Parts: sequence; C-alpha cells; structure tokens
Amino acid sequence: MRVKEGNKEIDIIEAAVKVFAKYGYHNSKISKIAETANVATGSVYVYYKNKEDILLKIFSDLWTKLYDELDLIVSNTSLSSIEKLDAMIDLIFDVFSEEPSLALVFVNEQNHLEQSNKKGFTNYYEKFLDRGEEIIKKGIDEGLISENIDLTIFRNFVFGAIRHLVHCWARDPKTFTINKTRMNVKLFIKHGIAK
Amino acid sequence: MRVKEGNKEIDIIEAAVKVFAKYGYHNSKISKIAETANVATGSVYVYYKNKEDILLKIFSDLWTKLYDELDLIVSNTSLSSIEKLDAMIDLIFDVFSEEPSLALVFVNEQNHLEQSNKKGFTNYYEKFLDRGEEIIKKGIDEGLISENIDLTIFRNFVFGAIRHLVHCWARDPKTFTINKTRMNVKLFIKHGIAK
DNA sequence: TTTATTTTTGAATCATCATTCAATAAAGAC
DNA sequence: GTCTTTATTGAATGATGATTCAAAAATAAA
Repeated sequence: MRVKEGNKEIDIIEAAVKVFAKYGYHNSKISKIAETANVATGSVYVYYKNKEDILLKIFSDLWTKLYDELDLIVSNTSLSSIEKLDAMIDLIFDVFSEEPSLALVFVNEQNHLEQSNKKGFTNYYEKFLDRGEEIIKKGIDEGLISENIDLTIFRNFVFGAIRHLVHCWARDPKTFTINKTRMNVKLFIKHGIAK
Repeated sequence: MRVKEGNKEIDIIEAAVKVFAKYGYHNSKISKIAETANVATGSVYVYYKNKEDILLKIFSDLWTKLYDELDLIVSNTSLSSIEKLDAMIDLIFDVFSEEPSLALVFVNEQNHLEQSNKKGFTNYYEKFLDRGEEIIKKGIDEGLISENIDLTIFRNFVFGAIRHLVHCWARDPKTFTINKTRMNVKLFIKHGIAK
C-alpha cells in the first residue's frame, strides 16, 4: 500500500484560487494550477472531475462557510435586528479580507456557475440570502425598519453593492480600506445619504 | 466597384450581443455570431480585428451613450442635485430596459475588459462615474446630502447595487419589475431602510 | 526482500475554435 | 458586354489546452 503525502486535494484548491484570481477562470490552465500546487497535471484529475468542478468546490466551500456563520448571527438572541444587519456586513468583509484572491474569484466567476446552473452551490448561496432576509423581516416586525421596502429588491441591492466594493478593495486595497468601506456601507444601508 | 449591402458592421454587433448574452463571451463562437448576423464567418474579421475587439466595441458604444446622456442631466441647471441623482438612476434602468441582452453582457463581461485593461472603454466608464460623482459633491455643497460620506465608496456602492439589480431583472423580468426596482433603489440611496 | 496495492506522473491524445486567405460574387465604370 | 474594384465567402490552418492513461514510484504487508 501507499499512503497519500500531504493533502493534495486542498493544495489544488488553494492553488486554483490563486490562479483563477490572477488570470480569470477561462484563461487559467490546469497545468498552471498543478504547477502552483506542486503536483502533476494528471493529479488534478484524480481529485476533481474537471476544471469546472474545481470552481464549484471553491464556491460551495465559500457559501457553506458564510451560511454557517450567518446562522450563528441570526440565532443570537442578544442582538437587535439592526445589530444583526451590521454583523452580517462585518461577516462578509471579514471573510474576504483574509483572502483577497478568493474575493476576486468570488466576484469574477460566480456568474459562470449561475449560468451553467449548477446546484450544490446555488443552494447555499440562496439559503444565505434567505437567512439574511429574515433579519430584515424581523426588523420590520419590530418597527425598526421601514415597511415600504421590497425585500427581494433590497437583498439584491445590498448583495450587489457589497460584492462590487469587495472587488474594488481586492484590486486596490490601498484606496479602499476595509474598515472605512464597511462603516460607509452600514451608514448607507441604514440611513441613505440625504440630509 | 461593388457597394456594401446593408450594414454588416452593425448586424455583427447586434448578433454578438445576443450570442454573448446567451452563452457568455468565452463560450460564444465567432461562427455562431456570424450565423446570427446572416454573414459568413470571414466577414466578421473584415469588420473587427478579433473576438475581443467586438466586445470592446459593445462596451465603448454603451458607455459613450451613457456618458453623453448623463452629461445632459448634470448640466441641466433646472434640476436639484437630488433630482439629478434620480435622473441618473432612471437613465441606467432606461438604457437597459430596452435591451435585456445588453444588460446581461454588461454585467457578465465588463470584468474581462477591465482585466485585460483595455483603454478606450475604461476611459468612458471612469468618466461616467466621475460625472456622477459631481452630482453628489454639488449636493453636499448645497447641504442636501450628508457630508460624512466617502465619495469613492459611495459611487461604487451604487454602481454595484444597480449593476446587480439590472442583472436580476434581465434574467427574470417577471420578478423584478423595472419600475418597482428603480423606485426602491432611489429610496434606499436617499433614506436607507431604518425608521 | 518481494509482492500487492494505491498514488502520482506527464507526455500523448483529441477536440475545439479563432483566424486566415485564395477563390468567388457583385456592382459600377466604360 | 467587359473590366476593375471592392465585398463576401467558408473551407483549411494552426494553436491551444483540457483530459486521458499507461507507466513509474512509493508504501505497507508478507
């Protein structure tokens, strides 16, 4: 018998995140991912069915993690709805601030998967948004949030805004300080910009 | 001498928008674009240098149009800053509501061009955002808009939010009525959601 | 050691298009 | 009708890169 050395499965994913971030999914070669992971080209196919399967894994890991953390926030009874909303925003920025490459992949490639309509990741992504929506609903019930808003529109409004800002930050961390960005986002969402 | 029949240059662009929207840029074949435009494959290369050149033309046309229209709004002295802001939002939704395919291409492929860092379109895109930012600056000077906001963050916040909503609408026009969407967006931007 | 089993390898295969270009067609000038 | 010029064509070319697979290497058990 022979035993696996290290964990190539993880090495490949980490390499893929870097390579996808740098070149974009379609311009990334499997051979480059393999090289980055210190692994032979063929090994990639031992662990993943094909190129898209790698992207799928990246996203399902990401959304699983985000969902689980959001779940903790939503079920935390000691927070008000507004505080939960803030915590959700912090969560997203925190997850990406540790990994700029992942942020780039997240922003640039999510649409691909939505187009090829792979479930398994769409599930978690939708569930995440649904869970976030619960916060808003509760806030409306409690009279903290305006009842004139369309929830579906709102959640996509926020999602799009944050996604783009994460992108800006990942491309140019100097201009977009994470902290200033997240503070502004919280302000915009709660109070808008009008005086 | 022979004279051109119709306008293949435009036919190709219109076909490309449809094909890119349906399959995504990287999965779109030149032969499919040619077929859709009722033109031979080779003709595409008479009018455009290569595949990316077509995408570039689509985006530069789009941003040129958006910029020119925004310019009219900004220079309209009979509008307040807040009214200009609303008009800008209407502008974007109007441009895309006529062409769902263009909306999809806009959302899905803009990053490609930013990555390959083609000027000529980036110019207009940046100019558009700069011009929009002027509206906000003026609003702050006039005391209509809060002075505590970071302009760079704000403009990207709004851009990302609208882009994603346009995307949602283009994929599923039933769920996202243009009018309801634009009304909510104006509300969120000006007043946020807190009571 | 030797053998059996599992992992790893990377060169060869194969399919997929973007792009080219020699040939053809059309239109106006004469 | 013939000639010249320009537009159009689409099959052939060539490059690229995902995927495969037979061989090699590593380990544990015997």
